[in-house]
Amino acid sequence: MRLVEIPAPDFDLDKTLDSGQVFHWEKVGDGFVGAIGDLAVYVEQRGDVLKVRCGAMPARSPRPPLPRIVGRYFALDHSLAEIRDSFPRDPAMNAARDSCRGLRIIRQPKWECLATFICSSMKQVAHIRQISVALRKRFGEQRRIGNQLVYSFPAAARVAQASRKELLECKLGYRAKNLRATARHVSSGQADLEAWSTLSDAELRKQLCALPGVGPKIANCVMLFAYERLRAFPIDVWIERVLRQRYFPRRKKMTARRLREFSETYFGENGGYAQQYLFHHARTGERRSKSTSTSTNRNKSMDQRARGRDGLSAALG
DNA sequence: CTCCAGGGATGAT
DNA sequence: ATCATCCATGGA
Repeated sequence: MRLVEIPAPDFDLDKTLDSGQVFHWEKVGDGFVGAIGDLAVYVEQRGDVLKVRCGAMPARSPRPPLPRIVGRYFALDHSLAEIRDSFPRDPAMNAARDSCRGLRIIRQPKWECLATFICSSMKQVAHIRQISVALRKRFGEQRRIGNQLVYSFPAAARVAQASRKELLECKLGYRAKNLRATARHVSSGQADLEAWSTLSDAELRKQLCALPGVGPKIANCVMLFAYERLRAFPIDVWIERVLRQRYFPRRKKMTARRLREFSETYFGENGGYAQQYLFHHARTGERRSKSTSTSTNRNKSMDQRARGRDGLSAALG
């Protein structure tokens, strides 16, 4: 089958798909298969080029050509050089900037992103993957690409009519209730996710947080990954750890509130990108050091040395 | 403000 | 094989 080539300079597909923003892509051969909306897609990277193909489409309303769809989804139009340049200059950020070259914040469909992040609460990445795939397999539409099967994310109306038992079988636990309640809000039109695109950041956050199962962290994820609000700075335990260790090493009582205020101003107009880079850098660094060391004490002492070296908190007040 | 629910992958032993 | 750890939201 023919592969379409798309120029993709300054892009790293592996990092982008492994950075905790999207959970359903699966490694196959030299690339990944997944769904962009209801289109099944295979994508692999060869240097500065993406090679892609899509599954057969049911005859339906006309859609843009594949390179447009893929380029938009992976945000190949974001000017990464400018974004990197807008990050603050400090040791933690500099390290993250260097190690995450080519990582992009992608543009996900709104309902799919919202629903997936409701499922993410209190879960780790491996878990979220399973839930996301289970929901797709059970309620989504099956598409074939090559000899792979991929599943689109089910519409809100479909999730709204799922039984509690069905959702529990997708390992949602107590999230089932929230997901179904939010699905009802969305499918009834009471929550109009598309119309919210025109709201200010503050208004959008308020609307999202009013949905069951959505608090500030998940609202910021959805703003960043589905609404292209590149300032939004989700604070999860990883980022909180990074902020405390690298930016406020000697401040014992930095409240969550102060951390939030700091992150909203210090990282600037592309704070969400900065967050994603810090997050991915911390996670991959941790994975590496865990797999290459047998002692957890070694990691602790490294952290302590890093804290001692970093004199940023005094400068930042 | 604090405490807790809830559960499966993951890493440590 | 067992045991501890990870995690966001919402409600008491």
